Amino acid sequence: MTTTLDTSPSGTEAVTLLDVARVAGVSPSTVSRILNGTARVAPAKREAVEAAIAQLQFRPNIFARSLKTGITMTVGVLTQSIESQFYSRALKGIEVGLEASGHSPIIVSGHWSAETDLASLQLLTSRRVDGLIILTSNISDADVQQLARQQPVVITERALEGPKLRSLHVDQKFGGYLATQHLLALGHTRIAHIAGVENRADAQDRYLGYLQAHAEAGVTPDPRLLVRGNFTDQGGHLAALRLIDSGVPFSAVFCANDDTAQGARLALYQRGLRVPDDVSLVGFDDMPTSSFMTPPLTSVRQPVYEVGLYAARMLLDMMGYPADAVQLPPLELMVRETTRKWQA
Amino acid sequence: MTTTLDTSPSGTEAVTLLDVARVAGVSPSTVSRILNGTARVAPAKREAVEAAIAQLQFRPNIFARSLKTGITMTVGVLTQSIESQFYSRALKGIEVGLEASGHSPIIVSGHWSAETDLASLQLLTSRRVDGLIILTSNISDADVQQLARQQPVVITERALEGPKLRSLHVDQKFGGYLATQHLLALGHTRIAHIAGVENRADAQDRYLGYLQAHAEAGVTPDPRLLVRGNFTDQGGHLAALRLIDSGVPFSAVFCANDDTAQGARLALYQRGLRVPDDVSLVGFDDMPTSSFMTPPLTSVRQPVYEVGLYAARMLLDMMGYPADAVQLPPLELMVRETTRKWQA
DNA sequence: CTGAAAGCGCTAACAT
DNA sequence: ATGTTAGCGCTTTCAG
Repeated sequence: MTTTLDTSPSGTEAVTLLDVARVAGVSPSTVSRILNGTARVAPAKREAVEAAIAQLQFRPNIFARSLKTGITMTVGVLTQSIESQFYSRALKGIEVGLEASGHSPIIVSGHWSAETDLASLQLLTSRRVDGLIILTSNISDADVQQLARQQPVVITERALEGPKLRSLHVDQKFGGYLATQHLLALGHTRIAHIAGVENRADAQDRYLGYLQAHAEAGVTPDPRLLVRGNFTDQGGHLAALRLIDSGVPFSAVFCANDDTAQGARLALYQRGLRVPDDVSLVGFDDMPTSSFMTPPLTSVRQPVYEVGLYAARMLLDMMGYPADAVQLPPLELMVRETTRKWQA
Repeated sequence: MTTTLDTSPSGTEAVTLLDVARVAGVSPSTVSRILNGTARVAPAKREAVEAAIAQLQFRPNIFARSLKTGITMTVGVLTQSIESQFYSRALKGIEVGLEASGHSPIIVSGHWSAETDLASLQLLTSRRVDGLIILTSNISDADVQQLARQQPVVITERALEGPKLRSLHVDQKFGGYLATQHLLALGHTRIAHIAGVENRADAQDRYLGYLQAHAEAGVTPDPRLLVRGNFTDQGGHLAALRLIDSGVPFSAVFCANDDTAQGARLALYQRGLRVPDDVSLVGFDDMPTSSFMTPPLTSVRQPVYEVGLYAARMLLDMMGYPADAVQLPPLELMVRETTRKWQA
């Protein structure tokens, strides 16, 4: 099937539903009914209308419709940073999840700041979106709850529920546990951690998992092995440099995310430390490019795309397009080539 | 300054301009005039209206406005793939470029196919966007021209002009030239090229630059050194493997983009070839993460973000928000650590 | 400088 | 099953 752009005479717009009604010899309501499937109409009229629509190349004005119905067929999405692979994968999931329903996402990016996040959200609500998806923002629970009074919202990475509020959470602590436990099992006992952004729950949880794995294995992590990163390659690079240059010995690094791991990997290289021969490295997120790192990165796979997809579904569900309940796939450790057995 | 979400009684929406007029004791038209700065009004009334707006927390219904004015305050953006770092950077530029004007981008992604691109575009126009930005799509020039009759469009990576049509082009061939010339200058004579997607002008142009540099240097490239990639890390990986395993000798690889280079770098590693000791590697695009590759990648910097930014400005300009004419920064070779002198 | 009034294009009672 | 009609919330002549 070949789609073509109409080769209509020119940009002479403005054919309305009324025109269609006139040409088809029916009333406007009939046209409307056919358009929306609101009621049954006689086959003959239906055909006439469809012919008229085709002939006139009529396309309903969704603004007029929205004005009347109050439904905008848009959902707002707040993302932390449209530039990060992580969020754009989630965005993709949202796009796909929304596809069938005919809703369009309108995406704004906050900038890791509560102030601008709130402003972005305000832009979205001023556009009267039918629903809101908030990807891990900095705004307060109270504000989220407030927002959820105006329209359904789904938010990730925190547990918040309400009549028009759902949340989607994956167990970050478990991920941190998985990563660290893997390293421990390989015989590492001096495992450094490059943490994520301070005060972010996901960053904190991953660290907690690191602690838990240690506790279970009965090894006490050296506190000097904990350095702060910020979820970026740059931050990871700096942190790893600091760590190496501190002289505190370690044989493995668990990074708060893959970007951090990539930065750390470069730092190791620059200081002449081989991966995985001298140091084992594990990341978090398992971004698509991580399997193409050199060497391919061992990482905790997070179902980012699915989070987006399911967030969209949950939202649609609240908006009255019932969807099956969904279960997020669990976190999973993807063992690749940056980790190896250690004997001191 | 602290922004707060209103703590209004509840989700009792629906305060209209009429309510404001009533409370302020003026006519609706006066309120409208103040909202839009359409005419001068007496200071007293202005204050009364502003007070009423604040008190009622009035927010104009943009759908009603759009219905009346025909202006939707949205611009459509068609991107090839929202997941690629390349496009999301451009998207970011667009977002920033649009910011001040109050227009919101609505983004759809095509999928590297003419069919779906066209469908996505149709979604956009059915939303009656005020303008369109097309990032390098597969749709035909004729269709683009057709589209430009309905609303202003700016398109990247091809030269197309018209009353409501502008294009933004960066000289890809020159980029290919730059990369190859650098390698030649280092003494390499057996330079492989992992090309981009077939039939894409940018991929072709980069290859043409490769050829031109060779011609100028008086060296004839071995045709067996040209292998096809597809702009992805996976494609680059496969192509490089094929190249290495073919046994045809080479000392350098120019990759059609950074993703390809990342894949190639992994292949080299897997075959025991060191970068840059045994093989020099250069990429194209200079994505932010490329400077964190191990080792940091030499790459042709393309002003992707600026392309987005300027595209937005050009569009706004056509839409009647005059902007300064803009000049794209030129391509630039970022020499890092994957390239090195060669003596056979 | 300000108000009255007429719609923008569509949907949804309410009739028939 | 289909038509009539009254708006949705805003902007914008047109008077005054």
